Amino acid sequence: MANQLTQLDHVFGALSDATRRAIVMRLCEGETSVGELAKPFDMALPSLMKHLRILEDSGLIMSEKTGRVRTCSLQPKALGTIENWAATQRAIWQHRLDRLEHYIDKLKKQEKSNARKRKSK
Amino acid sequence: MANQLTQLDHVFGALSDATRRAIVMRLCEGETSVGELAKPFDMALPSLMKHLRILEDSGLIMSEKTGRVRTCSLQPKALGTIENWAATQRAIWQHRLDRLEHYIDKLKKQEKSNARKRKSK
DNA sequence: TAATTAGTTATCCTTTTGGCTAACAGTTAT
DNA sequence: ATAACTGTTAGCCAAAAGGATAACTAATTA
Repeated sequence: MANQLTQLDHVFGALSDATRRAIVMRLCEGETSVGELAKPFDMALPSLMKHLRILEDSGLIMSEKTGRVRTCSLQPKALGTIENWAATQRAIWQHRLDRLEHYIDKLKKQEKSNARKRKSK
Repeated sequence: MANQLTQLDHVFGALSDATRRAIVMRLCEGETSVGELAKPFDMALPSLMKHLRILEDSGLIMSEKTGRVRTCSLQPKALGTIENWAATQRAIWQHRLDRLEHYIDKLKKQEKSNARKRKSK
């Protein structure tokens, strides 16, 4: 596959998994330790750790270890990345629709003026 | 893995691939045939078809076949799905920050009033 | 210092993903 | 009627994803 993944790939990829979205949603409410984060999931710790790693690589979360406990927190800038992307695409699409509408309007006006011409003939 | 995937899973999953994002971006500019859509990609047609299938299953695009050509178009509502999700998470996070700020403010005021008390002692 | 806690690393296994080629089917042009 | 065009199906394959267990390290607590 593509070897050079973009930031967007990472972020979208990270969020394509329900477990990881749940982690992000949890972290929206405040920072937490790895163990605390793991509790709601029916999953072995190392498996959850993988998800954390993926989330951290994507830039969606960050973490810091003090003593033996690692505290994870949200990096909300990355959420902005995808919001921006989606909004941009919609904007382009909207713009296209507007042009289309404008074009159809023009056609309608021509139709009307043609009708007048026909009447006055 | 999880057997019951949500709409969000599908949409995020669909967009986690650069090829599929490129297809979506292309379709933002207007509807196109499968062949036309395939041209820019260095990829066999059947491979591209798989991507189209995934995008269509996710609800991001739709398509209709007339004669021998299938025309694909964007279903922008699905883009809204992810915008909404990201915006919601950010809102929750923002709200949490606001509470935190409010709390810190309160602490500062207490600190001041304590300072006054200490002076007047 | 011994036991417990919190996280980490290494390895393995199964399913899914993303790509390919070859063969087929329906439509349109010659 | 044939040939060319536009998708589509089927089947193959390698690599990546998501999960598990076992064994280990470092920090606390008893």
